[in-house]
Amino acid sequence: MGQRDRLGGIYLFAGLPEDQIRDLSGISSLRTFKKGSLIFSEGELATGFYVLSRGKVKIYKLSAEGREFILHIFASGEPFGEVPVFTGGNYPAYAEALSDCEALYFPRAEFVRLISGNPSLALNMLALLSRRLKNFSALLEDLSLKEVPGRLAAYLLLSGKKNRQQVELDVSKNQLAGLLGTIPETLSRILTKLARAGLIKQINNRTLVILDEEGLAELAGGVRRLE
Amino acid sequence: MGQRDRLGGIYLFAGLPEDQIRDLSGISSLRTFKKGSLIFSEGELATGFYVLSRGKVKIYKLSAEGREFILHIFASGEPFGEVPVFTGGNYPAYAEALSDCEALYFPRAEFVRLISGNPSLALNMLALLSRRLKNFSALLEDLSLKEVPGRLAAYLLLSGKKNRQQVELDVSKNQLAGLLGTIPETLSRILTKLARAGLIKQINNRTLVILDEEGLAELAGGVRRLE
DNA sequence: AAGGTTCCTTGATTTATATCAAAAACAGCC
DNA sequence: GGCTGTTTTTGATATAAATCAAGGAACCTT
Repeated sequence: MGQRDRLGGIYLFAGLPEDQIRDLSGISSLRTFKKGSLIFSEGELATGFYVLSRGKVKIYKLSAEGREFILHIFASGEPFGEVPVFTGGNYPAYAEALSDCEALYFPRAEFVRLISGNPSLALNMLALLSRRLKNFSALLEDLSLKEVPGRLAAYLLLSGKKNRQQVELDVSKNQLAGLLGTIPETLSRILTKLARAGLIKQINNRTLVILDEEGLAELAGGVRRLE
Repeated sequence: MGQRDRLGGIYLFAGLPEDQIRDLSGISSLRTFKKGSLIFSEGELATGFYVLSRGKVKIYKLSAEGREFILHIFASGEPFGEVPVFTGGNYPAYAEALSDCEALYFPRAEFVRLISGNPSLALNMLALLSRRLKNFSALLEDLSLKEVPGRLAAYLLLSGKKNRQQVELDVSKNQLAGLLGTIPETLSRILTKLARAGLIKQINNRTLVILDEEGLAELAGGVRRLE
């Protein structure tokens, strides 16, 4: 499969005419990353951004003591590392391949040139950044106003929406802890509490079943508390 | 002063040719808000965004129990409420006037039309949203990986940069607590500790002096801890 | 299937911060 | 300049979550 074909299903490029897809394809190049490899580091000078075409990528920050907080986990079709394209300067976080990955790389200068002559692309990019901002405000809200059980409940409800109550975690519990702004021990304890309260049932390390959607929603909304 | 004149010093409109400034002026209207009044609510349908020309505005979220977390405090010249312009839908947070305010209002549809025919404006907007994202990642990092003293130290250093060690808080300590993701009591205690440790000296409710910039930086970086 | 490695869970303890309550300091205002 | 309401501070206590430590389960490799 060539670059051209990879551009088809990407939200950022939706609705663009054929010739502009061709231009985009022309400036991009394919890069591959082995599972566990670092794609870029916080503070590193950014010369372009990526659109993931295969695999999963984790965007995260590190504390002074080495604890990590995961800002986002991206799946196929999603752009990442786009912030410094428009602010200039450095990547604001780390990016690591969670599995073997394949991504299209767009060099900054060329992409900005394309976007300047292309209002639809600009609007798509504006929509993308706005959605990210909305996401981040929700995350900030959760972190500062909810406790861990609430955040976990919200996450489970979101993941359960698709597969009717059966939740297949798309990250390890260790990763999930980082995503919820806590540590594995705490996550484990709270999952046990949720199970004891009859809200969920743990099947194995990666799957669980939602038994009481109502109850989880109350937890997520801060109406109810555990125990 | 007319709308035209108000558009001059605004970063979002920097570098735009005269005729486009005229267009922007043409679609905007001036709105005023009394201190303490609500400009928009979370979840409210957004029909446009604002550029603040006088006063201060607080953007915040509310928890189920009524605790508030301040995402941002905007001063004159800064746009706010722009996220739903591009995602469609609702404002993701509350906006309240912290003082008597004056703001230019830009209706969504007209603004999107202008931006479509105007690459420079689009790029300025992209830069603005990207800067916001960068900001939010830093905030998320602080909230999940630093404790309150570290966040406070970082805030003080930032505020002190301008006025050489003399920090004139631009918000009340109550607001500052909300901005740091904590509550007034905790903030007060930590300020006292900072003073006892010889890092700062409190002058009055709104001003303090930084005595040991090094020490604050160590706190902010997570190298040092209080007590 | 055995071994090793990673991942997950459980327990005991500590710590940072929230909560509740009340006093003290400050700021605006007639 | 003294009064009133708001903001800030201080104290005692409660609690969520981190830390330290270790045991168990799951997973992968050869």
